[in-house]
Amino acid sequence: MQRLFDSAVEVFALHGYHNATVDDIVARSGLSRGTFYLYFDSKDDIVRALVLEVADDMNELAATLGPITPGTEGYQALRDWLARFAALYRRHGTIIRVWTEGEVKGSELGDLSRDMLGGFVSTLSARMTDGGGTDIDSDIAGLVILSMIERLHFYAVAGLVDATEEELVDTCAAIAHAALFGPPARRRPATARRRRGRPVSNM
Amino acid sequence: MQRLFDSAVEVFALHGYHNATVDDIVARSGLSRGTFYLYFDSKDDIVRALVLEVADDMNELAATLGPITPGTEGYQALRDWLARFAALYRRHGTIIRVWTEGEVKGSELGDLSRDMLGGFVSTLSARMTDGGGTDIDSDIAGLVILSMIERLHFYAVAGLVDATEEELVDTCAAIAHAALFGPPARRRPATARRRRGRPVSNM
Amino acid sequence: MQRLFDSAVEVFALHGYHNATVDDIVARSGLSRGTFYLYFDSKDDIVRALVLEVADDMNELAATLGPITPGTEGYQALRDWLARFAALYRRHGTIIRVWTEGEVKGSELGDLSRDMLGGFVSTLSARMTDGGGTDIDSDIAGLVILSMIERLHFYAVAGLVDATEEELVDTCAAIAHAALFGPPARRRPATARRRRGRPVSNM
Amino acid sequence: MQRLFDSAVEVFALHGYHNATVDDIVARSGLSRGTFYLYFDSKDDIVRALVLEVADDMNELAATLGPITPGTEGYQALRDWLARFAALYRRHGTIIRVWTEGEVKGSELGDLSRDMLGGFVSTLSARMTDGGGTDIDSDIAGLVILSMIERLHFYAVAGLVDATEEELVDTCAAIAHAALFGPPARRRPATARRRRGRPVSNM
DNA sequence: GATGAATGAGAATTCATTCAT
DNA sequence: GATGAATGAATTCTCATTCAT
Repeated sequence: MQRLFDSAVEVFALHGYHNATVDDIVARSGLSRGTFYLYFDSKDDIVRALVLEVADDMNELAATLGPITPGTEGYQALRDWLARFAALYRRHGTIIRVWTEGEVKGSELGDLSRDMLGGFVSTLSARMTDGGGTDIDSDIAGLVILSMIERLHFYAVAGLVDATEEELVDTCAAIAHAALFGPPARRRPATARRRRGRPVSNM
Repeated sequence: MQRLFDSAVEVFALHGYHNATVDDIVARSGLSRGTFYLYFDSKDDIVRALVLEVADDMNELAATLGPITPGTEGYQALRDWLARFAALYRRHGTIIRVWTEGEVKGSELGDLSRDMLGGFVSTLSARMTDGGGTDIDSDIAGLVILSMIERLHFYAVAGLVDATEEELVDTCAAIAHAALFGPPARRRPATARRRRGRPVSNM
Repeated sequence: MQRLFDSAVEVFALHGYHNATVDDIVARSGLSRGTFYLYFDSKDDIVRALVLEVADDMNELAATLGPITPGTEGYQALRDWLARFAALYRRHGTIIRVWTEGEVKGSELGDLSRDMLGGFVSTLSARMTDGGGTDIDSDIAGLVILSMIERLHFYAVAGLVDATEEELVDTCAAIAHAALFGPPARRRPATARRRRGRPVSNM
Repeated sequence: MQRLFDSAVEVFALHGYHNATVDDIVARSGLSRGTFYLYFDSKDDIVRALVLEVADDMNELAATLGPITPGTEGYQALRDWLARFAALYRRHGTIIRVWTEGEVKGSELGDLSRDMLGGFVSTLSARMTDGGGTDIDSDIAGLVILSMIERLHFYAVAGLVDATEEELVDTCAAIAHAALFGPPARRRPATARRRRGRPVSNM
């Protein structure tokens, strides 16, 4: 069953959720079609399961974000958290995208995942105002953070952005922190031209 | 043919690109299946055409963004531009999402649309540094703007964010401007709890 | 209308009757779909017209075949007639094949063309026995002649046989004459390895 | 899968390759559309498979033809071989015709089947000269034999020739043998008017 | 627990034919 | 006489799902 989960994640990452077929999944898992339906009611069902799992991980992660404070250590804390987010995205990006897009036919998924997304975003937002840096509407602020890093990673994986993962994380942190407390007096930009680390990839 | 374009946009918005069928499109247009294939080679072909059209509009719009400067008028200029972006997104959100996701089977679209996306993002990025507000890597900065407003509107349309379009635009402008020049001394937040204008919808 | 006939012949030769579309024909003719149906009731109708025309030509040709006699002049007469047959086939091979295959849906064609084919074959057969060379059943003998030269040309056009038209005609004549009167004492074979004339083609 | 093969052969014989539909095949087989595509990629694919199978049979058969010698026993050997050919044609005529016509859309078939046809014809040709009866160009001679019996049976099946299978085989053998060694002194023709055996049919 | 042959509803696509202008 | 936009029935093909073994 774990083999089916793993294969599904890989296949979704490879072809996208909509283009992936049950056949692709079972072929990669080495199991049979029949076995797939032994564990899952439908194609949607396995996505649902994957999404809930990932949403759990995401919410757990959200809970570890403390109030975002001004100054270097505030910046660093934010950056570290974003790095953990990035790691999660790198492994589960496709599912996260299915989750955030919500374009699955069976609408139950839509509702449940929507709720979890709302929870995640609220947690994020709360931490942003907790630090006193802004009075921007919290839900929207949380969404902005989510969107920023989610999309950035998506484009990085797609090859549109030529940056290492560290660079992406630095940039996200810089932008978010600057939005709350203003740009630093004279910080060297995180994203120099030459790549210094491992490039972003989800495979 | 315009009728087919219009119907396609509506159907894609309604069901999403992947769940929409050629039958849905022709049924809504009042034309026949045969007529559809008179003008388009395939389902993918009409998306390709729509994406290119929208990408053109987007690039045209990008060209109208001046350098982003500090102070109230800089903020206002940015805000106005984002409002125009938002209007475009409201009408063509689904297509824009197909464009940015690039999950269409025929891969030609992928390459061409990827290039246009790159151009769009570059233009955006250039304007951000032109105003002197940042030395953040430009490509990434442009993507952040795109992602922020695209996602925000997506979630608004999906009903996850309870905000009017003006509120969304204000928030985006505030975050982007603050990221470049720091938060304003004491600006009243644009996005109070109660909605005051027309809620966001693309239908 | 002649333009439509010509285009049809060309298109049928190019794609074969079954794969040819009305669109192909009108595109090549420079006329419109509507005009096609002004002159012909259906796709089958134009084939029917073409077949009848060609069948007429073939029967006319059959009538010019005299009794096949032994000796050199008998051989020469047969050879000349086969050369005329070959010329006809070169121009109308595709239609002749449609005619002889009779695989057109509307069965009327089948019946009419079948009758004409019967007439053609009978004429041929009669000439073979007239010369006194055989008492082989006439209908079958006529068919053999028809098949021999028709197929040989077909394969030549298809590139399976590497021979000039003269070589094909010589070989057909030699085989047919030998079948009736026995092989010549010592005739040099008609089909040496090197090609000496224009290769067979129907375009 | 064998059921699909069988049904396909029957349907092709009944309607001809071009007019046969996948639905016809599955309806006759008692299986479903889906099952068809489980075993074959397309309609063309099953023809390809059938053609290759039949071409194999044909080449195997070709290998059993010994040198054609003069005299009664030479004639008899040829006649026996042609009878086996005829039996094969009776079962697989439609496929053989598809094979020799080569009018299938997917062009791969064209090349492969062309090669096999070439091999078949060469074998045939070699046997004709081996017996010393002729110095006619071998490839052409082989084609003539193939064409003769193929067409004769085709017309017999189509009802154009009123002859039993034995009569057809006798006539073919007589013509071919006479072409090589001259007509017999006084042989009673095999094909009298009244039919004495089972008429030709492929159903 | 596991299999994989079989299914069939549904989607995409083709093309001969019509008809208002 | 001529057009070509529009049609829709017929066909190919896909894939999630079932079920007997």
